[in-house]
Amino acid sequence: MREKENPVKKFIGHHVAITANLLRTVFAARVTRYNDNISPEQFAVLVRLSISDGLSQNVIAEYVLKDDATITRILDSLEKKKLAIRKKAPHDRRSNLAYLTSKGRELVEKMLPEVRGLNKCLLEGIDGDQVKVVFEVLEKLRENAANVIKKQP
Amino acid sequence: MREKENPVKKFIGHHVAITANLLRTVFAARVTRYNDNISPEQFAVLVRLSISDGLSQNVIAEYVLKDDATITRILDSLEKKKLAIRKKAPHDRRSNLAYLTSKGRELVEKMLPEVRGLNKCLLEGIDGDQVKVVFEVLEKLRENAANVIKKQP
DNA sequence: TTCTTATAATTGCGGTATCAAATATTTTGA
DNA sequence: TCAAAATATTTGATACCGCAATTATAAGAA
Repeated sequence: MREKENPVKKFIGHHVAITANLLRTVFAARVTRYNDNISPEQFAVLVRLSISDGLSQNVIAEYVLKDDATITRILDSLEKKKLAIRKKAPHDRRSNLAYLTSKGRELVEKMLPEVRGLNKCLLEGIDGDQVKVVFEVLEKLRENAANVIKKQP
Repeated sequence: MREKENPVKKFIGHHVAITANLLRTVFAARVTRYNDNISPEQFAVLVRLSISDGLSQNVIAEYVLKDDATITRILDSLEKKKLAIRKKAPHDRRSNLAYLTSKGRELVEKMLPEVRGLNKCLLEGIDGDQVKVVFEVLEKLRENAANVIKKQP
């Protein structure tokens, strides 16, 4: 007897979501636990700061596509771990500029090869062209999502 | 001057994660707020139960690829909203069997077309073959992720 | 049969997510 | 100039995630 089909399994959002959760778990198992409990989100911020320092929080938020409030909390964590610091912006006292500490910079350098290695493991057996398609489709999905939100607020 | 490249942008996990967040937000904006505050995760459980009832929580967990603890909480929410109920399994009193209420069943029927519509909007302008590739790659990613976790616990 | 091990569910913890409200500080414009 | 609108950040609320520890029950082994 054929199993009754599950409509949820046809929804792209469902697949993206469960995959995201699983990848987060893998990151935790392979990277987080060996690196000062750095979550993938914290890592993304650290890497961004390692490219260039002294960014205000809303710039970071826009860059990593997260809410301002989320950046506040991620920066709280990073500051508590002495990996980053906030300084009041001199010309605009509403704004904080975030900097990497040397400890933070070292950690990024240590983690980058590990994360690259993990990424490689995850892509094993997947064709490069297909990966490219995935990147494109995900971007298009985000574009469509933004439009849907804009149109019906 | 060319911008310094950001290694994080090359990691598939990052793209999947930010896309998942955005899709979740769209679901909230278009579906959740009009339907008893049903999250996509709650919806997945409701739909699964609408296919067949009387499942124990660990079976549901395995099916929707989530932790048992997460299912406990999702079922708490659904019970509070009178959309599902738990009954003690007669032959094994450790186990709960979850059932849909008629209210839950009606809600699923109402929501399904809406979610299908949203899914269609999100896929607008994306080639069907490409979508197929994405489904395959995401599945392969989950497979690889499971292997990574298994090998290095 | 009883001691040990395995299983199902729950709870607590720390982390992330969004939204909305509050605060502080510019910036604009009448 | 000075009130009003805009901007940057923070905080509180609520929901989600997985892991680890706990509780209750069942199953297996000596």
